[in-house]
Amino acid sequence: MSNQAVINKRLSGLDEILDKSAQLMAHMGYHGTSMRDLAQVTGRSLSGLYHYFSNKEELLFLINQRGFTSLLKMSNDLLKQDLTTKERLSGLISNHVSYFIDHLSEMRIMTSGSMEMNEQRSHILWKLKEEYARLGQNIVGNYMREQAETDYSEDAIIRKTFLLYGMMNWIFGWYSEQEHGAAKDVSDDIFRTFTCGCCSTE
Amino acid sequence: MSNQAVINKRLSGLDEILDKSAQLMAHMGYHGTSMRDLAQVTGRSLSGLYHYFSNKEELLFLINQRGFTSLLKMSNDLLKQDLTTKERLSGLISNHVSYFIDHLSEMRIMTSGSMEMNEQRSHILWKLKEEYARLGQNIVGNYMREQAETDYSEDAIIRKTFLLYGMMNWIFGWYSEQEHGAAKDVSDDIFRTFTCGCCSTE
DNA sequence: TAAATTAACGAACGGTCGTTCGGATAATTA
DNA sequence: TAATTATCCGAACGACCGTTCGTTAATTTA
Repeated sequence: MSNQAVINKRLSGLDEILDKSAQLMAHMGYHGTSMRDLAQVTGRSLSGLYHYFSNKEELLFLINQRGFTSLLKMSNDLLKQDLTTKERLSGLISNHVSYFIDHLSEMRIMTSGSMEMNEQRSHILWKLKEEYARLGQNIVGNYMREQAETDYSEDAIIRKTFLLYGMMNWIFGWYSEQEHGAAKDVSDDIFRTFTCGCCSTE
Repeated sequence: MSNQAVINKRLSGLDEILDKSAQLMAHMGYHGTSMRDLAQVTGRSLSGLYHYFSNKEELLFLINQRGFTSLLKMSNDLLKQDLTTKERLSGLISNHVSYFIDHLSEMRIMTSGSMEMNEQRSHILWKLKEEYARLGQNIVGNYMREQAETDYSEDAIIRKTFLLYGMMNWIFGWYSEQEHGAAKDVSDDIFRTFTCGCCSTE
């Protein structure tokens, strides 16, 4: 097996652990999920898990890091395309909502803070989150300044961006595919509501 | 001391415990907060806590029940007043946001689900939540149907209401009074954004 | 004041927690 | 094939968990 394949195999094993752990932790909470629980759902022994990470806290970190890195990559790819401001905003929302709905468990963990982590790890996550937040704020700010003749303060734009992310991040509190439609329906609804208000049909 | 005073004293003791427990649990999570931690922050002994509730799960239940009951009472009071549909929506948002900002820790717990509770208790909370949700859906539905000539499906209104509550319930993820203004500024922003879109100055 | 109730406590219980260790097995490399 | 490395495991460690018990102090009631 080639070197890359080894790495892939390893990452594949880790990825599977991260997925299943996130699913359990999303239901039971970080402290409410024991290493023995995780060993069971991943089909491994308790001590065998420590081959993939050095302790439980690092597992939580890896789940967060992987998620935010994916979100960031998607959004950076979006910025590379030649799009209008409106299309950028629409794309940002669509990306975020799709990823959210496809990774409900991970996102539940990612949106519940990182109080349990040491300073270095939470700093790394904080930087990722901030980069992602700033990216969103820029897109929202460009859209708002382009649409309206009035100028907006930086604070106003930041707060408005938080409102947008609130609509998206609250999804885990209610969404089910059969009841509330496909991801595209939800992201369209959010885009219309955010740009034109709740009664818009545009 | 009168009977009522006794009850007040007792409730006062319990209320203080619920407040301080909610504050700690909001930071550390339910499982991440030990009864010994709670004993310390409430200035009581470990075993002394069990005078006020029979176990840790009931404490979590009481925090949730008290919160949702307060929210429901506020909103029911609102419906008793003679207001326009628009004023009702504005009042609903204002009430929710004010309570949220004044009780950030409790709301963080209340919005993080009730997976840890037994069937009977979580059913009681589920009923409270549903009553509060339906109340919001009615107000939002009335507003939307009144504003637009087109008709909206029940599902569309429900989803739109979730978007509104998303903007409000995400507050704990970012709000600080010094950075983001008073509660009234936030609720005004949410009302305008929800009714007329992000660029509205209404 | 006597009785009754409320509020509070220290000590201890069995159980579960995260983590470690030494060694086994499987896969890859030289 | 031999050496090396990646996976994986059972057993055990001390620490901490939620809860219970018997008892005492404080407060209210009769």
